[in-house]
Amino acid sequence: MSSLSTQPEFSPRQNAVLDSALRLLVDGGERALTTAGVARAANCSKESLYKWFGDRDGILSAMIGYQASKVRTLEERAETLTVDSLRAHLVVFARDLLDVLSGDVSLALNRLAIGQASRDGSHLGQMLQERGRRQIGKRAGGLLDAGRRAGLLRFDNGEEAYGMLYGLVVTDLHLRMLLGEDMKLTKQDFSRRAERAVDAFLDLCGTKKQTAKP
Amino acid sequence: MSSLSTQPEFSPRQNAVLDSALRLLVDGGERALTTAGVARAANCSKESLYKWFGDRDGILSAMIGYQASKVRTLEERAETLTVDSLRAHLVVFARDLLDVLSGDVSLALNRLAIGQASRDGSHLGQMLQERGRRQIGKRAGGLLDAGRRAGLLRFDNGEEAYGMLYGLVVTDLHLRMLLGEDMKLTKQDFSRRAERAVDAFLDLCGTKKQTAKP
DNA sequence: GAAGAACCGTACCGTACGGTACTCATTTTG
DNA sequence: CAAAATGAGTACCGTACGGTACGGTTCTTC
Repeated sequence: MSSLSTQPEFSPRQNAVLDSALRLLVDGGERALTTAGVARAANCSKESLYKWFGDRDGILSAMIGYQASKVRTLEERAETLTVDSLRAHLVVFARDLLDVLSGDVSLALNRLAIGQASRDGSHLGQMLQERGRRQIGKRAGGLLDAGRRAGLLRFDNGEEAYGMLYGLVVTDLHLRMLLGEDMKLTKQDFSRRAERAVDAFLDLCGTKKQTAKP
Repeated sequence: MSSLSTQPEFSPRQNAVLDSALRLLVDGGERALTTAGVARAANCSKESLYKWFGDRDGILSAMIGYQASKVRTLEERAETLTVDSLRAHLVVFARDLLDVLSGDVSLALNRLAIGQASRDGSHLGQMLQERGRRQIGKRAGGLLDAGRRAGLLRFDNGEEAYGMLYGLVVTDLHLRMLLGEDMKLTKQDFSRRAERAVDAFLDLCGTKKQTAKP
């Protein structure tokens, strides 16, 4: 149905408009994201907005697609894994995951998509799921598979193992951030949180006893 | 600041109005929750709505408070815990947690509060957090503490242990449901999911080896 | 049973937004 | 250079919503 990787995306000018729109959304929430506001912030006319994106929903979809295209996940290179390097990679992944989920733009877009979820044909949630989680989940899946191939991890279902890791890392932090809870204190704790979550995950799915924890 | 347990709540008539409003919210999302719509659905006048609840935000707050008052968590009675009865209690708790989070009203209210999170003085998220999670977290905390006192669980920080349990049970299910993903299939799997999550949690924090898993 | 409060239904007002139409300047194209 | 296209800026329209005011009806209270 969709043209997938070869979709034409948008022109630089249109991307600049989408940047303005994202900025507007981050600063003021969905209520601030009016067509007139986007036009004013981007120094373009409303007519151009409708010509380029069709309607307001088209702008929202384009914003999600544009943002997703900006945060492409870097592919890990294959490497000979040891117990400690696997743990290190997992900690980096967990840390990155927390950073992504707590980012301004990510939170704003998730709030936007969630707000539209109860509408009829709102593919925004699906888009966000497809182009956000699926990407980062693929990165984790690769890492976990590599760990299993190296005999360092043991699990039946890769999806389930990833779910364990995700749950241990994120718990209910994402929801609390989406609800607007102040995370200034918690953010300083992300590294420790990532380490402890990975340690727990290795307790569950690791085959070798890791070096003693403090 | 707040009057806590002895707050006057609302009259039966007003609760009926709030029920209609919740119904409206569940069916049509926030856009359907207009003052005129609530008045029509509840067979009351807009003037009464403003008299009772102040303004639209007052209606939203009242809806959250009312819903929270309906799902009061039942207090577990103290009991001599064994390995198996602790596991059984934890599985029931996990199952209940999944059922609550996947409920229509819960999802609708969470979407509502998340949508308002980017507003200035939106205490809705805080309310939902305070009267929702805190309640169910207290139930889990009691259970975990009892398990520790019985020598069946080992953990330093109760909050952190609860976080582990929550993460293993819920993973990213809540977010996916909030984004509108179809959960017909997943819901049939809640019991198995609860069991496997509790087993993993006991692997992490349990002191005794549980009976063999299939 | 009369006085008064509570309340329903509706009409009304101001505002804000989505979307369209139009004018004029700038750029592109033959 | 002329013609065509592109796009900014603005004005405009219809609609929908939050909030208020008012007339009429039912319920309470003495």
